[in-house]
Amino acid sequence: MKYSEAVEKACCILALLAKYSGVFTNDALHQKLQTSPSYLRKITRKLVIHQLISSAQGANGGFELARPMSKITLYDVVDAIDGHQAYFHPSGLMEKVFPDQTKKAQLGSTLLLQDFQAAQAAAEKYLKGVTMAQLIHKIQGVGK
Amino acid sequence: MKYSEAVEKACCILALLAKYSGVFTNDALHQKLQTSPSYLRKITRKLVIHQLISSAQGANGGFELARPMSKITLYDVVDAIDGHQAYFHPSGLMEKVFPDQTKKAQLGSTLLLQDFQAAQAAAEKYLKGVTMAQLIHKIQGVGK
DNA sequence: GGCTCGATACTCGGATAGAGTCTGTCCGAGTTGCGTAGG
DNA sequence: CCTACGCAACTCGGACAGACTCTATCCGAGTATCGAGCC
Repeated sequence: MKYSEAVEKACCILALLAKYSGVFTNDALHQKLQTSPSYLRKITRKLVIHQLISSAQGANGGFELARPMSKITLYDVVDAIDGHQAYFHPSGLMEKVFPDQTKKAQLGSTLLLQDFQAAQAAAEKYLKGVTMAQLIHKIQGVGK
Repeated sequence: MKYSEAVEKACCILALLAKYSGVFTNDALHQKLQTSPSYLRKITRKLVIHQLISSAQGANGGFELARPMSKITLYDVVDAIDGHQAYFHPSGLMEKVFPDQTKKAQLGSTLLLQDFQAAQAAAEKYLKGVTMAQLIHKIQGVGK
């Protein structure tokens, strides 16, 4: 139960784009972050699909922030990389525990799911409340 | 980013033990839940290690609830199965974004970690608030 | 009758596959910008 | 001078391989209970 390491890479990519507020080619990102360019491309592509960054093809192309960092939350990044799937996928096994009453059984799985969904919602609510801009601002503020 | 399916199985095992409030052998659990006995044993062992259930060896042995269901939360189950690891493992990549100031860089990774830890804490706080007894009670209450 | 030994049933613990996912690599296709050559 | 072509740089998109985790299986070792046999 942990987030993909690509989430951290994605945060750093966004931070980098925000810091220099310009167009970065995939190779430039690679040189800055010292990460494999091939895998970097996979991550940037996901960010492009979810419209956190925009890409320009051809010469002088590259990646750019699609919207200001104040409009990008940590949840957006996780969602783009991990694909906002449910933490818990019930298989209906609880029906086997209460085989006598189908209604009970179905609600058994459902109730279990509801609680896990609520827990997931609590975590995501927090992540939705943190913007990348806040994060960068906190980092920048320390050095001064 | 999802919990192991073993979490659901563990919940069902506990529910089964609570419903009949007796000693269940591994084979009995297998017959009730229609799950592979081999894998079931791996799950029960984790539950034994974390003292959610107790095991008795030899003849007439088996598994039993180690403490009442009102003292077992969903978090306990997740913790026993998943091993309470952190959702987010920073690799210090943020240092590459702010290479000019080491202090900034270190805090970059730290701040990111803090936010994810807070999100995780929010989810776990919820799971800690739900006891298995509440869950079973809700299921039982529906059928009546 | 009491003690001991062995058989039985069960858990314990680890070794071992198979499947699926995550991480990382590679290559061909498509697109844009620029420079150059031809009219 | 203007247009058209071709080259170069870059992204797009998917195919592919390696590593790791999750799921699942199997087997030998250890242990408690019970019963039978022996003193």
